[in-house]
Amino acid sequence: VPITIRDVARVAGVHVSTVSRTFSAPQLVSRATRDRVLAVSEELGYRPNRAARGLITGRTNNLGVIVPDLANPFFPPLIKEAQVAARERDHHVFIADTDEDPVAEEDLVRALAKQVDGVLLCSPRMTNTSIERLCQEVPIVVVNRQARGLPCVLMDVAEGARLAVRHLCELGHTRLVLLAGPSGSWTNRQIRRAASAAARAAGASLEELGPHTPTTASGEKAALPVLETGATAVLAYNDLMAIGLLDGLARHGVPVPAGLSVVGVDDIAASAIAHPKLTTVSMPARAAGRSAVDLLLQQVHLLRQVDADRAATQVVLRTRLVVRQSTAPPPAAGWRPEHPGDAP
Amino acid sequence: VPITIRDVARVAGVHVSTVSRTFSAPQLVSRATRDRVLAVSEELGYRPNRAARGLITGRTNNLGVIVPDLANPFFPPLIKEAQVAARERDHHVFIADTDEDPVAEEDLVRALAKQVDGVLLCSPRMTNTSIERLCQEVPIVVVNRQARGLPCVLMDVAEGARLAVRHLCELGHTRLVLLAGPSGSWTNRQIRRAASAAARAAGASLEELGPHTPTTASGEKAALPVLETGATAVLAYNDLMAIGLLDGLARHGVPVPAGLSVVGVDDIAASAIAHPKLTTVSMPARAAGRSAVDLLLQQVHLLRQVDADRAATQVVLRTRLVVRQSTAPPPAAGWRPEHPGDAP
DNA sequence: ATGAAAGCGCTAACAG
DNA sequence: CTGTTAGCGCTTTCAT
Repeated sequence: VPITIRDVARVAGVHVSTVSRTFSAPQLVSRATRDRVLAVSEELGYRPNRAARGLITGRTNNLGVIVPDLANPFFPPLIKEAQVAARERDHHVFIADTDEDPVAEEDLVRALAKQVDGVLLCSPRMTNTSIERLCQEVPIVVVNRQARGLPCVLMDVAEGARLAVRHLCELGHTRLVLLAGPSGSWTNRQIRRAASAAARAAGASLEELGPHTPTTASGEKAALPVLETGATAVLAYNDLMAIGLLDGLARHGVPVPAGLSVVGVDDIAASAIAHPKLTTVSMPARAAGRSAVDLLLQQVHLLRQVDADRAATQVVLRTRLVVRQSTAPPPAAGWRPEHPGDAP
Repeated sequence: VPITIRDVARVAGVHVSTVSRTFSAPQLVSRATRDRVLAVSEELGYRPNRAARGLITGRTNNLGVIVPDLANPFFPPLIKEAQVAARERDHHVFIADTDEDPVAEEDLVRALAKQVDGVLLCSPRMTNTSIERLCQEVPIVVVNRQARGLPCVLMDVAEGARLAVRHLCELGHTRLVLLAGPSGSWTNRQIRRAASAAARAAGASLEELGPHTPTTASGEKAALPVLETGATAVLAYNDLMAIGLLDGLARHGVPVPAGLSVVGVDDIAASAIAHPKLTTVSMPARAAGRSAVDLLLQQVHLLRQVDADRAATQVVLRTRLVVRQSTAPPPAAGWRPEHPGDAP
């Protein structure tokens, strides 16, 4: 039996609107009545129904976060930080995973839309037209992509890719391969562009393999194709693929970094305990989660106030290269893995 | 400008209740009007407001899932499967992470309670009294814990622990150590009880170290204490700790499995690519997610029907031991790591 | 400072 | 089959 505002009012001997005020505008009610109402509420176990409140105020104090794959360890830290940022501003966060399905995604956002004040969208694969449809129904902030006019949080992965390629070239590598991620991904495009420019500038070649789904499985399967290119260093779209590649290379008897250098992108927790520990471009996922919430809440409030302009609409976060143990100078000329392809 | 049922009614030239019926009981409206209403809705971009509907029906068609730590890779597969199971039954899933804070947790559930039809609670650390308070406000299914009368989904980790210990003893180990997890955890209690019984039965000793927070960091820090026990095999509360331990042991120059055998619990994805690949008790996380949703939906519907009895109230899922490369016979008697504690 | 009344978007009897 | 009438739990004018 859910207790409503009316039960409280009756027991406390006041009108419902007084009870309402006690919770949503306490300064408008006298200390005496307020205390009484609070006491009764406590005693009865009254909990305001946020949905009902939202119906009338138009605000739910909930935020939605949409990710393509919860099982990708890149997202949880971002989500968690978004959650604490939201909580600091008295908002709750509903997370939803789209299972990499851009179609389900649009419906999901819509289903969420009416129950949240805004949506934080991490969805590299959703089409721009989908997003433009959606942002008419609910305030949206996108992460790591750009859509016309939409506020976004970007991580400067181009800079990271540049640093990675430069690092590799300084070690003496001249033949690089890029293990590409999903073709629609903004991050993938950034990496590709920056990496090939940096390679060109350093006089190195950069061959591209892909696209791939960004999982350890694709990384592992890519081991042989990578070896066949004859390159001495690999830049992978993300750490998951890089770690899978490490595994595949080990299976083929190729030592990393002695036989081949590998660098990833993201700096997920697993990278620091991979074998060898992975050199990678560190992405500020937590900062991104927090910035995205800031931007989103800013948007939400602008709808209520009327000064819609002069609001940050794009935040770009710095990335950096974390050099660990998966990169080294290329093997001496003529070196070849002893028995490439020997193992299962 | 949100389109309401009233806008549609006006344009379609029908009464609001007809529009309402078109969406919630289509068979009650003639094909002709239904088509017209649908067309107008489409044209206007009308989206039913689920919150408003929920206010009156008492059902939101949303489910909540609460986990202590999204960044623990054990949970995402469970959540994802829960999500697809829910979606098959026309429900959406809101996920929330409590950041291992049992206090925030109770409030979180309450905040969620009014916006969902039921909550799937994975919270080893919440107190039973909290849970008993909560389950009066919203239907709850708990995972991997037992609370009086509450439906639950359990994974038979006791059986897994038994198999693990037996495996170790058959390899010849006689001195085992249990790297315990959080003290309040049901899973931890199950493992402890089953492991020590199995050890006793096999004539082996089992020393316990802990409690620990279930992270790679605690696993890593536990390396030295583990070595100091003089045991030859370790059973860790979960894979995260086991993998951390692997890392700590490597730092101390102790080879696994030659110098020490390690087995984990959970069988997270990382275990299959750890070095060495981890022997572990495989937990049916996905099955648990699905079963939990089944149970929850069953609960929810029982509230509406009156035959509240004869409903499964406890599902126990089988676990199994996955033997990989982190277990082997103990080192020859008298063997000691050459320079324990040498590395940083 | 408090009460009265209207209404958020929608559904659920009940008529017709 | 469709319209009428209430009202879900709450906030918000507007009076008083």
